[in-house]
Amino acid sequence: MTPDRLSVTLSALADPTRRGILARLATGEANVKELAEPYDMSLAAVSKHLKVLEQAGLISRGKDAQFRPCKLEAGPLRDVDGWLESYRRFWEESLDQLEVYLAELQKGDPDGSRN
Amino acid sequence: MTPDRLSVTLSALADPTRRGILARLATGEANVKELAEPYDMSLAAVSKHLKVLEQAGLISRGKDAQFRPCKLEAGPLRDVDGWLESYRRFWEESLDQLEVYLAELQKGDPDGSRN
DNA sequence: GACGTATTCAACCATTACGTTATCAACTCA
DNA sequence: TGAGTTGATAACGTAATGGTTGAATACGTC
Repeated sequence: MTPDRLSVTLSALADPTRRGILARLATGEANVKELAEPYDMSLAAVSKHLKVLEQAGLISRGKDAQFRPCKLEAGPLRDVDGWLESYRRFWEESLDQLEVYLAELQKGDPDGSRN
Repeated sequence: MTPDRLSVTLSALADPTRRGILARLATGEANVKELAEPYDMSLAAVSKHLKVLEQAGLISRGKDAQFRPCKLEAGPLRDVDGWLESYRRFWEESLDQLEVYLAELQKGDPDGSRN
């Protein structure tokens, strides 16, 4: 079965090398050799990571002589953000709870019995 | 090498069954059999998915007789949201660009030559 | 054309992921 | 105690992942 877009995006992101590459690309375009420089692995391995990122739509690649400049494409990240949206309340809620608690403390009502 | 937390979280999320389970748990606690019901796979398979989610800290499990109620834990999701933060500008920026473009269109300046 | 640089591809290997079935363990209740 | 239910574990097959090395391709330059 062909996996859904979100699964493809998330599994592309579930690798620290690939996230590192994206972080580097967030500062501007770069070619394969530049992207590979920080990593202790072969160029071929980095090339494979780039292929994964490209197939997930997280990067696009241009062509400049024998260089293949890579560019960040944020679309799939926005999709992840959209998916997260439905869960955001879970941690925002508990933050609110904490705020309420702290406010009560400050009022000298540590058991939060009001409400 | 033991993988970093964020990688563990993202690869746990990179499976539609597991995301489906989280979506179900967003509506309240449920036991394993209930969680397995929508899926065309063995209970053992679902049990494995739950183990992955638990090890990623995305769910916790209680104990009630022979039932093992599962509960959503949003902490790791908040971490993902935090990671996304550094990239948010990429799609918010391009949305701004679009807004500028549309505004120019409305003013009868389709080539956006002002600026 | 030959050389150097950048990048990909092919073949291979080890490990992990995801499903199966069969078995085991814990608990409830008649 | 014994049966039924819930859930986890073990052993297994198969496919995917992430790395390697070595050869191939594409381009610019001497």
